[in-house]
Amino acid sequence: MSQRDIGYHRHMARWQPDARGRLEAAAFELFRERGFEQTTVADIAARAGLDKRTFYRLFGDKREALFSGSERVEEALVKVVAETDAAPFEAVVAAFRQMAAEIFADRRELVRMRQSIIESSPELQERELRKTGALLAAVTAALRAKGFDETTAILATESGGTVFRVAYARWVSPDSDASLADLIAEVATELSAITSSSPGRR
Amino acid sequence: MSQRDIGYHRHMARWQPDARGRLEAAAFELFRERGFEQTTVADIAARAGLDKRTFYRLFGDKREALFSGSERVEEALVKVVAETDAAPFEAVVAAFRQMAAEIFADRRELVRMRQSIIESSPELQERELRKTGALLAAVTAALRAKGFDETTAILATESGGTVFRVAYARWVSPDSDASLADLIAEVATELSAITSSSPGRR
DNA sequence: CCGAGCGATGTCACGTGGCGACATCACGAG
DNA sequence: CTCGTGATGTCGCCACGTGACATCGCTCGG
Repeated sequence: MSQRDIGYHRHMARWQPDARGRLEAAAFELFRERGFEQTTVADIAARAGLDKRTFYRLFGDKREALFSGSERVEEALVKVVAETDAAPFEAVVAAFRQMAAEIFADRRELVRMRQSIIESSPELQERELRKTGALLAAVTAALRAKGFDETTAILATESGGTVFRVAYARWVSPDSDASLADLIAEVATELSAITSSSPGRR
Repeated sequence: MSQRDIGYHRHMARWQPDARGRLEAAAFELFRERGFEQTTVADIAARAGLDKRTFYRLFGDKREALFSGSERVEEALVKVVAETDAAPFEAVVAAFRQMAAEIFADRRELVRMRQSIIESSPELQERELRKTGALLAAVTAALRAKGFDETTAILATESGGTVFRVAYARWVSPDSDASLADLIAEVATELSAITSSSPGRR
């Protein structure tokens, strides 16, 4: 048939290439069409020409099909933090700006669709929190590896994460056209202003 | 019989009082004995002398049995934020300190047990993240109601939340005996130091 | 004193998530 | 050609979570 130089399939579709990618794509489509909860794992597998069981061999979870980019994000973040020799908070902010430019910048519309899926399901929101938590833990570890003490590393990481989340929310919102990196820089200075006031107890 | 002025039960146990509390207690015990995933909802209900279906009428979820205190925490937090007239970040920190004194102070051992359960299960960790997220959203709303703009409210809230999480982690750790309120104050000043540095780009 | 109404519970059945065990297929090496 | 290997399909299972319906025991009006 008109199959390229890729896998083989006779009766149905056995050993087509990139099963993972096809499942991710199928999941993404179905989540948008019917919503996350209305989509069955069997549905996803069927659209990808595979079986439910195969899905679970490639993803730990139904939710995981939506969160496959996180390894790359983590790598990018850790790389910058490890290579930058600035104060911890500044290093984390720089890492987020760099990562935003590398990975998010030219996928704005895709990211918006993905985010709208996530916001439609509490289960997916939970999973996103867990994923970003893991990301931040990796950043904290990278900071610790540079000699900073635990508390400093955590506080810098969490603050940087807060900055990113706020900037990201703005960037994703439909009425924004600034670049994510710029938004991050803006929010970072706003944060500094807020947390550095005098002991103003009345 | 020797039943007090409380409910009735004939064949088994129909209409005993405080079904919710009994289910929470049963869940807590079983999670400690067998672990969260090894415990079945039917097990919990059985230990409480109830049926699986009743559990689901009182809790949305198997996980929810562990997270029932959050309404009280939210109330306490919002109350202080609404009544305090300090800068936003300081107000949030004050709210956490007050809440810690009111609710956590005299339950340290209980909190430690609960936390060890949560840390043993990714599912429970996800749920905890979601719960604290909801808490923080309420605090943000309270700040907004006082006239602060959205970004300021979010940044102050998230920063306060970060401070609390770090202080809480220290307080729960077995080798600490300082009060939670004091730890929060300490961490808050550490955070101010970290996020307020000069634009130190090399 | 009794029957109607009611609220909390139990019972049953079902779809789905997720997983272990085993069968099956296509390939590549010998 | 045969055999092994890795990716897949098939089957069966248990637990989660929910809708529909039955039941219990109280409370209140008659």
